[in-house]
Amino acid sequence: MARLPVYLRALHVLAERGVATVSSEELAAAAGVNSAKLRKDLSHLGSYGTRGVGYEVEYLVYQISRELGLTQDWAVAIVGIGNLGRALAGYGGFASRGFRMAALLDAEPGIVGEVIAGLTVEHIDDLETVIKDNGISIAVLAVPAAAAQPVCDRVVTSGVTSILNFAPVVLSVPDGVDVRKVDLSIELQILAFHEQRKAGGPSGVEEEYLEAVEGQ
Amino acid sequence: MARLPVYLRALHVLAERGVATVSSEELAAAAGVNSAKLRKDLSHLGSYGTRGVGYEVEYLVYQISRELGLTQDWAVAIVGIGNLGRALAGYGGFASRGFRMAALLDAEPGIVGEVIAGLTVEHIDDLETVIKDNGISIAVLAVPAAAAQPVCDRVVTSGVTSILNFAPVVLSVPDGVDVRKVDLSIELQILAFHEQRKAGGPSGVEEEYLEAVEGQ
DNA sequence: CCGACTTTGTGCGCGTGTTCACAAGGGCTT
DNA sequence: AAGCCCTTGTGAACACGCGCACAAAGTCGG
Repeated sequence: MARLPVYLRALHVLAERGVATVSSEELAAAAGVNSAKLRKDLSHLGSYGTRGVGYEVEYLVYQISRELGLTQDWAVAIVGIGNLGRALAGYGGFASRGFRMAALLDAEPGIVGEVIAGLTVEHIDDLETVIKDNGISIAVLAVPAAAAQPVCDRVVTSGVTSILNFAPVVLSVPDGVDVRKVDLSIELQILAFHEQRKAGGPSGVEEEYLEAVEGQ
Repeated sequence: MARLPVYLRALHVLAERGVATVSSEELAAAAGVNSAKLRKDLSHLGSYGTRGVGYEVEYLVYQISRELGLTQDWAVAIVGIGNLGRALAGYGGFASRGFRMAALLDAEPGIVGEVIAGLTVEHIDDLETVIKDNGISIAVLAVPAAAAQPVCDRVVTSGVTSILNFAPVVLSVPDGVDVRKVDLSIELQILAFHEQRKAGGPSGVEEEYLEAVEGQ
C-alpha cells in the first residue's frame, strides 16, 4: 500500500516524542486518513494491535519497515546530475530510510569527475558496468526528456527493475519493471485547475473567445 | 482530471511534428492510457472530436489549456531556497506553461539577496508583503519539515490558496485551500516495496526474526 | 447520392477501495 | 473474579473509476 510510508513517518515522529503506544484514531489523524482505513491497512500485514490499548509504536515501526523492505538497504543510482539531480543527491531523506546513493552518472564532461555528497560523478558510458558492479536495482532518472527513454532502456538492460522518473515523458518498459513518475509541472497544472475552479471556472476566457468569433 | 496535463503534453509533441488531427487510439497510446478512458475524459469538457476523423490537435490543445487554466498566467512563489528550491527555480518546465516565478523567499541571511534565475531572493520576514504585492496565489514549499506548517499558515493568511508541498509533513489548512504533496522519499519506499515483492516478499527477514525470538 | 468504413461518445457491468457500524476481545478497576 | 470500558478487526453497504462493447454520426470513395 502507498500509505504505509506515511504511517511510518508519523510513527517515527511519535517514537521520538517517547510515545510507546498509539490508537488507530490518533495515528490516523496524524497521517491524515480515516481510522477504519488505517486499521484495515494494518490488519493486512497481520494483527499487531491490542484491543482496548492500541498499537505499540516501536513494534509497528519494525513491522512496517519490514513490509516495505526498508530493513535491507537498497543501492540507488541517480542518472542526470543537473540542478535536480544535485538536489536529489544531497537530499537527506533517502539515506535515513535504507536507501544508499551508490552512483551518480552524467553525460556532460564538465560534470563527470565532480564530487557531490561524497560521490564522484561517473560517465554515462560506464552505466552498465557501474550498475552491475554496485548491485543497483533502483535508478532515478533526472535527465532531459529526449534522453529519458534511451537511458531507461540501458538501465533496464543492466538489470534495474525499479525506476523513479523525473523526465516529462511516458516511459515504456518491459513487464516486471516498475516505473514511478514525478512531474513537477503536472502538479502545478493540477493546482491551477483547482485554483481556476475556485475563481468561477474557465468562463471568462470562454466568453471572450466566443465573442471574438461571433463578432466577425 | 489529473490526466489532462499528460494529454496536453502528448498533444504538444504531436503539434510540433505538424500533426493536424489525432484519433483517441493514437493519443491514448502516447499518453499511456486506455482509449475509452481518454474519450470519456475529453467528452467531460465538451464534444470536440469528429466521428470518423478524430480530434483536431490545435483546437484540443486550446480547449485543454483553457480547462486547466493555463491561458491565464499564474504568479508562483518558492519558499525555501535550498538545493531543491534552486532546482525548482531554474526548472524550465514551469515558465513554458503559464507559470511565472514571481518571488523566491528564504530565511537564511547568506541566501537572501542572491540572484537566481533572474530573481533576487527575498527575506521570509517580508513574506506577507511580497505575496500580496505580486498577486501570488500559488506557493511552492521547499522548506525543512519543522518550518513547513508555520510557513504554510503564513502564506495561507496572505491569500495563497494553492500549495505544492515538498516537505515531508502532512499540512493542515483551512477549507478552500488546496495542497498537493510531493514526497521523494515516499516514492522510493513504494519502489522498494514492489522490488521486495519481486524478490519473494519479506519472508527471509521474517523467518530470521521468528527464529531469533523462538530460539530463546 | 449512396453505402461502407472509421471513430467518437456512452450505457452498463465489474472490480477495487472506502467508510460505517458493530461484534469480538483485552485491560483495568473495584 | 467480575463487570465495565475502550479499541481493534472486519462484515457489509456504498461509491467510484475503469474498460468493454456498441450505437450514433460523420467522412470518403465510387
